[in-house]
Formats: sequence, structure tokens, C-alpha cells
Amino acid sequence: MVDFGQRFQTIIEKLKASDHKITPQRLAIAKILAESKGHPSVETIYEQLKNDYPTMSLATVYRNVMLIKSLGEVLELGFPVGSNRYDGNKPYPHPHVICIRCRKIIDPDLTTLQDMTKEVVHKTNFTVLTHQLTFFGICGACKKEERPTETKMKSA
Amino acid sequence: MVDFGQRFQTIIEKLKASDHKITPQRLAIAKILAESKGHPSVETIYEQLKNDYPTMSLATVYRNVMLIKSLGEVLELGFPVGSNRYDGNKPYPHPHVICIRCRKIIDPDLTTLQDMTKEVVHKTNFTVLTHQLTFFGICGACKKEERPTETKMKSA
DNA sequence: TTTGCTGCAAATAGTTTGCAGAGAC
DNA sequence: GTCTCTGCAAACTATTTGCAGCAAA
Repeated sequence: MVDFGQRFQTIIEKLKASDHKITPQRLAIAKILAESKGHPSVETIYEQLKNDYPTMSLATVYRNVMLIKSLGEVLELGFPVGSNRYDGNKPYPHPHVICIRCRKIIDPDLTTLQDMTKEVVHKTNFTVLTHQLTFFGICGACKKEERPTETKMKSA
Repeated sequence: MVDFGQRFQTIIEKLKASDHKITPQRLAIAKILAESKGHPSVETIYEQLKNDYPTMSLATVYRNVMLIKSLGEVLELGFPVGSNRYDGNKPYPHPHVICIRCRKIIDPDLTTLQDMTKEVVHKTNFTVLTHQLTFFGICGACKKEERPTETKMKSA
């Protein structure tokens, strides 16, 4: 993971540079985004903050995530099901692999991504600006759990 | 594009095989999905049909697209912005390239996709079940339009 | 002091659901 | 005749917006 403190500083600097006020709520949201453990959703961020900031509202979370996204400092994963998820730790487009059982999301480094982008550009004549690559499947841990007592049984 | 008539027949057969009644509305929706020109949205399908079927409702379109999707005969593209889009002509997962200017969607054949999937499996120990790969950019036609009279001018 | 920000509530967009009557088989 | 399907309206989820008061700079 990218250094949290550095990401946080970058976000705050961008906010100041674009003449945005640094409110406690904004600071707290930026902090969570900079860390982005588990690719949080707006709902998740809100839940984490409403104890420390009892008046915090979902609208404020939405507005600030949007603002920081508009500064290019958070990546919207763009999931269609349920609420959107965000990554402020690695704000540039990158692939995700999601376990459909435990909902875990991991960010693999794919060396083949560059080749694929080249192939897209070559075959379509597009100027590629960004992408969303997501693989869905079952992670190693869930595969084990799946057959906890199985030894030599044939599947029915 | 895959043969339209064949896709249509496959969908109808699957519907019958799963004991679903063949209503005129269902038939019409299946027809549009089998063709899937331009990767239609539920809204688009509804708009196309409401002239021929004045009582057609959005709910019916939603229900039937969902049904045919549950039979594995339509692919939900899974776009986060605006309404979802569907492809009943190629119902298996495949990459998309979208022009952010004219909204055109094309389906490139990417030979590198197989390598990428292998790399994901190797690096993550996931069993990959499906994927969503979307590239966003500017298509060739829109790139031309962008600078209609430009000849030897430096960009400002 | 000025201007932007927050919190609340209401509005919106996309989608889903309950129910009564219509229609496929 | 039976049982699923449709159409309508209402419900629901995620997100956005209007506005009045609050607070950062």
C-alpha cells in the first residue's frame, strides 16, 4: 500500500491549492480515503465517522468524496451493484479482483494490462483515457471453506 | 455480429424449456435483446416498444430482461453511470470500449484477454468466474471532429 | 466579514414489488 | 380452467440538491 501520510498530505494540499476550506468533516473524510482500507463506500465512510461527528450527514460524505474525486485524488471503482466504492490510496485506474462470496477486493499488479491497452488502441483507433477492469470469482480462502469436511466424496 | 435469428431462437427455446409462457411482450423484448444493436438500456427497449404495445410498462421490460439474464442469455454490461445496458447478442462476458463523447460502444476481440485472465488466476489464487472490462476514450470519428479546421496551429 | 460548507429534508433516477385483472396454454 | 404475466402504482435504494444557519479563513 502507498504511504498513508503521504496520500493524506497530497489530498489536503490539492484541497488548499483549489481554494477549498479545510473543515473537520472534510479532513476526516480525506483521512479515510487516503487510507482506503477495503475500498470503502460512502455508507461505510459515514458509519465510521458518525460516532466522532454526530451531526455528520451522508450528503456531506457524498459531496466531499465527489470533490476529492474531481481533484483526481480518489478513484471511483464504478460497481453497478449496491453502492459505489472508492480508493483514495491508489487514485489512478487499476484492475480489481473481487470475491463474490466474502466481498474482499484485491488490487493485483498485472503486467499484461499494458499489452491489452495497446491492443485496444491498435484495434479500435480509440484514444484510451481510462478503464475499469474487474474480475469476479472465489478467493483462495473461500474455496477452502467451501468444502470444510470434504475428503474423498464425489460431488452429488 | 452473431446471427440474429439464431440468437432469437435460442432465447425462445430457453424460455420454453424453463416453462415460461411466450407472451407478445416477452417475444418483442427477446427480439430486441437478440439483436442488441447499440447495447440497449431498459429505457431504450421500452421506448422502442411502446408504439407497438401502448400498454407496455417499464416493469415488464425490467422483469423480462432480468428473466432472460437469469437464463444466461443476456449480458448486463454493468455501467455505474445512468441506466444499465444489455447485450443479448453476445451474452458471455467480453470487453467493451466506450467513446465518452458520442457514447458509441464497441466490442473488440482482444487476444491478450486470455493472458490477463491467466495472470489474475496465477497472482491471486482466485477462481475467476466472470469479468467486466471497459475502456473509456475518444473514438476515431470524434477525434477528427474535435479539430475540424485545424491545420498547422499550435495548441494554446 | 465574507464565502463556502454543513446538516437537514425533500427531490430525483433507476429499479423492484404488491396486487388485481388479463391472457397463454 | 389454471396459473403465470402484465400493467399500474407505490415502494425502495443510491444519490443529488435547495436552503438556512454555521464556521473557516
